[in-house]
Amino acid sequence: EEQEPPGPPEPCPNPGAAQTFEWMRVKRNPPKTGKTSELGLLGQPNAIRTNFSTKQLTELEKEFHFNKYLTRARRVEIAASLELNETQVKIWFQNRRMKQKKREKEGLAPAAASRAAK
Amino acid sequence: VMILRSRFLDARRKRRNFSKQATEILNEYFYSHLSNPYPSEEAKEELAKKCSITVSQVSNWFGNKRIRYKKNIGKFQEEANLYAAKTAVTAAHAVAAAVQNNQTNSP
DNA sequence: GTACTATGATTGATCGGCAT
DNA sequence: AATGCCGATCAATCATAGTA
Repeated sequence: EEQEPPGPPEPCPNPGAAQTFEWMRVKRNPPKTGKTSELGLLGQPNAIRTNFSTKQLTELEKEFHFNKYLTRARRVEIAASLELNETQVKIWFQNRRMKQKKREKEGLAPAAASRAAK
Repeated sequence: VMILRSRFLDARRKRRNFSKQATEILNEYFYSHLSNPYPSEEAKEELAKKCSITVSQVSNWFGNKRIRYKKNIGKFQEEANLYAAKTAVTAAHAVAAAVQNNQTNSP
């Protein structure tokens, strides 16, 4: 149950002072995308999570229904027509595929679970 | 409001809190693996079964727990000590049983 | 009923690993 | 060497449940 191969210092329980492990210090780099703006000033643009509009999501969803994967050419078109960069479109499709997979998986478990209840 | 709840038709989020015992099991795992609270796929499946929730929900729970824990470690200190003590008792019982077993075997 | 906090779910984007 | 995809995770946010 407890695996700590590379665990040097930490044999004694410390009731009262939970230490800070590495996972607690992990910090993600800010998004490189999103540059909204022409705002001159400094280089760092927004670097904040982009909020896709309903229209953009609708179009992306429509395209996804047509093709689960994008070709470079199609990606360029979509990105241009939706005011997004190619990376955002690429990432959206990637996340969308994962979402699809997750739903398919969860969509079958319930049925099996009810049968298992015998 | 133009920023309309774009996600309006999100009939999805009809959240229900997990049972107290399910939360108990998840917290037990989390605090007993505080140095690396990343359950493997197999561990998630086992936890999901014990808690009567889906594997995705287990993943969501750990994802939220990790982020919220490190965001404010102090706020969880009490909870951490609580579970630390609980697992300590469990470990003590295991040791006691082992000793007992050892004595009756090879003196 | 109202104001605030706790918590499950969603999602754009990042990280590490592997394939092309 | 560069680029795409996958699987897992992060981090911010949404919307609701629970509590005061």
